[in-house]
Amino acid sequence: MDEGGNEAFAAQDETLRDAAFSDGAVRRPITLADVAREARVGESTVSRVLRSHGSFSEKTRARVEAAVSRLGYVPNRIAGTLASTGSRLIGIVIPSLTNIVFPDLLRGATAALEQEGFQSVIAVTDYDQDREEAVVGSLLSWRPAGLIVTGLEHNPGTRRRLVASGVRVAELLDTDGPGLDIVVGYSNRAAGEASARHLAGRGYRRIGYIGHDLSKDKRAAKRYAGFRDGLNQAGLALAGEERVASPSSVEAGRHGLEALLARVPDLDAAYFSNDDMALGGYFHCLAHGLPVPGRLALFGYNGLDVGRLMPQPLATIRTPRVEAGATAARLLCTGAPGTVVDLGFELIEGATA
Amino acid sequence: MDEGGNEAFAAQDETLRDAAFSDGAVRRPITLADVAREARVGESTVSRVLRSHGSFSEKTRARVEAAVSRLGYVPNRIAGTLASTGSRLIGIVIPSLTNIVFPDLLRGATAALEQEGFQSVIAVTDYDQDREEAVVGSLLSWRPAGLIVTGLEHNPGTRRRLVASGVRVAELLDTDGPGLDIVVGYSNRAAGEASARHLAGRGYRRIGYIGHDLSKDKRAAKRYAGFRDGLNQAGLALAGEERVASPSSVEAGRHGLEALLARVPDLDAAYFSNDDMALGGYFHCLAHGLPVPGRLALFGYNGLDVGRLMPQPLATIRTPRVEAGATAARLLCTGAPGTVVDLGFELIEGATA
DNA sequence: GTCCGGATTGGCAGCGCTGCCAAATCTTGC
DNA sequence: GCAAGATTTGGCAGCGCTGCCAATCCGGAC
Repeated sequence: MDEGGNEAFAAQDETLRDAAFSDGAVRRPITLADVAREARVGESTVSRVLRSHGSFSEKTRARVEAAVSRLGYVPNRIAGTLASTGSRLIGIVIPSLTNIVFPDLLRGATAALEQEGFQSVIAVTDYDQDREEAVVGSLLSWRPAGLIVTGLEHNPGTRRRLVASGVRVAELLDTDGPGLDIVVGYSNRAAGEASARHLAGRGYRRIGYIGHDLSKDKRAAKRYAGFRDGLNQAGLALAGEERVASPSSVEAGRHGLEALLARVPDLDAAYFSNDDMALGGYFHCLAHGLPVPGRLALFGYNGLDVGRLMPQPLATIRTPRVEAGATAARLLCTGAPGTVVDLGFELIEGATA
Repeated sequence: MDEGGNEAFAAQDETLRDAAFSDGAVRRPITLADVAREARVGESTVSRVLRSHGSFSEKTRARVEAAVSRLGYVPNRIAGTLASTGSRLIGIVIPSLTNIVFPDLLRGATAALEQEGFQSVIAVTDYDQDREEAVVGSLLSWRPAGLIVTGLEHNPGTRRRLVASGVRVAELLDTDGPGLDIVVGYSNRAAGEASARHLAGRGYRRIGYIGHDLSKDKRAAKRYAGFRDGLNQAGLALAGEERVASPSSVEAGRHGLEALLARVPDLDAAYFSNDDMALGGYFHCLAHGLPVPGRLALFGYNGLDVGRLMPQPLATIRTPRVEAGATAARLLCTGAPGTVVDLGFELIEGATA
């Protein structure tokens, strides 16, 4: 059923656009020199006033501002950046926009950057290290003041470019390994271990893992490794696992749990690579009348809002993603080189385990 | 319970960074002139080779590329943009990063833009038209080749800036009204109406609305208006409504439905301002043992994946958000002025209504 | 009235690249 | 072998702004 779907191309009302040209003049973009002429001051004076930098009289300020608004002048930051030393751009490289955790990170970072007067340029890698190398190169060509990247694992080429460029780099959402400069995040390994300890401590013994493609998502792989270690420390082993060959999603979680239960029917707990997956698992249990956590316990990762609002709140680990973005942004602007900030995580007991 | 949360600041291994300076030379950034000297050709020749623009011999190409890789040259797009006429930047203005629909839009747009060789700069307005005006000004100072904004409603100041700048503008996710230039989306009014027709057609008579703050979210307000019209056309009126004074969320949906049912206990269907809200409503029903749709039917908007995977698939309207982003991006690069594309929407019957 | 120091202002050389044009080099046909 | 044309190449003037420096102005001290 497809409604409202008529492909319609039509010329729009041009009144507004015409109005912009109503003076009949040729639309040469307005430059700082135009403003200077209009205000009868020098170019550098206009520049000083607009940036509130250096000294100028109140009278001059008023004249310049009047000229600016009369002409509708918009400064050209391209030219400004080229002329001055550093840009006010920060590049942000994230693996995906499909999972809400990365928009969360962006949200924290852009809000903090805006406060400091920076603009963010984003690029998405689709969890592909070769694409990461390419987008890092592309971002560096804008001569950013800093770069925020996700994770600690990068191609040799990416590392070389980052280091050679000399720009500040912040690596996010992982502290399990050495970083290039600033590192802000939490230990994914420890999160996996904590999850295992929690489930083992609750008395679950037949624990399975449902995950997505771990070859590209290094942080999920670290949680998985930590989880197995945690089970071993408790004298347990994974009772079974299912890796869905796709990015994480509610669907992958639902089908993954179904597949795993078919192979390992006596599972008593399921650890998911994240909350989306766990929500899918929960839906499977609801749909098939499997009591949670009586018949099967569920445990996620990320602490998304949705988990808190399920009929039974999801047992999970809350990660400070927005804070990580904001912290990284601030440190890029002001922090000492080599600063590492472990923001930690919080285990939420919920009611599904 | 807070683990792994030790705030740790430590100097990182500096080996890599030092390596970059191991030649002992002062790190003056490498410019195109350096490459030209190294390759023993003119600057314009290097420029032509790097942009594959104009003609040059195979031998020259090889020489230049060897010099580039020997020196590790990264072109400076700031300078390139200033020197050439147009930039390869597109500004994207979205109201929020909290709701997955906007990352979806970004995803479509950035993917398409990358193909065309453009980079995107994003800005977030928090659904505030004054902030929109500010971020539009800020984006325009980067002299973008085009701007993607959300919705058709803007401050007079925003409209003036957009028009005066002369950049191409695409307005997204709404076709209910006149646009400035390119418009890509679907009719929110029609979506609301279709939802009402569907519920009425299914025999529901006591239909309520659960929404969020509509004063800022103009598209949700249009759906609401369309929904009321649709009910009227079917000879019905809204049996009650609940507006949660917060952005849309699962939580708002859950609490909103609870509040509405307390006031209007004989409701037989609930229309939510979007799927997140509807999911919250579904969770409320599950938690309180209300049969869906027997006791209460639920209807959402957006067609998120999660709705499809609920034990009973959510009745909703699927909107082509990723496609809208991609289409807008392509039209900005190549489309005729004033192009309006209505991508339509799809009503998904699901099992909750 | 003159001088001094600080506040204010303007001029201009770049920032690194591209676009234009003219110069140099290579082809081709006869 | 040579001219006409095509291909390849280099020089250089900006793009619009900022940073530096010198010039100018002002008020108060002498």
